[in-house]
Amino acid sequence: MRAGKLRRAGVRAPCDAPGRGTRASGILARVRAIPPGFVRTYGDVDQKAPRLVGRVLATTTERVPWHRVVRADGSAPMGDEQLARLRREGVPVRGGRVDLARTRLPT
DNA sequence: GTGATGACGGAAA
DNA sequence: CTTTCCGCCATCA
Repeated sequence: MRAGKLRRAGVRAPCDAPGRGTRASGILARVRAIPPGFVRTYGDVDQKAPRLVGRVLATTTERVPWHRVVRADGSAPMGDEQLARLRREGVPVRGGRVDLARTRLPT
């Protein structure tokens, strides 16, 4: 969003196909491992490529709790929709930000 | 092969 | 507090 200038079309699944020893498969696995009521940041899922996490979640067809992945500051990329889901699981949300101090999972 | 993007992070101003 | 810039990986034109 910061450097969002011209946008090209495209962006497809990086490699959501399992069996391919890539970060994508690991990312999906970690996201699936997030228990209800807790969240993780993109940086926690993959410290080396937080942007890749977003891409995978955006393009994957796998059923993963993507709503449990928020930004490092607790804000939700998907906005209200995502916050609503989190709240439903009992995640404390304040002013559009998730309370990472209590819901962030250890790395 | 180069260059640019993105459901981001962190440091700097 | 906000805004700007650079870097990370994988993919697309």
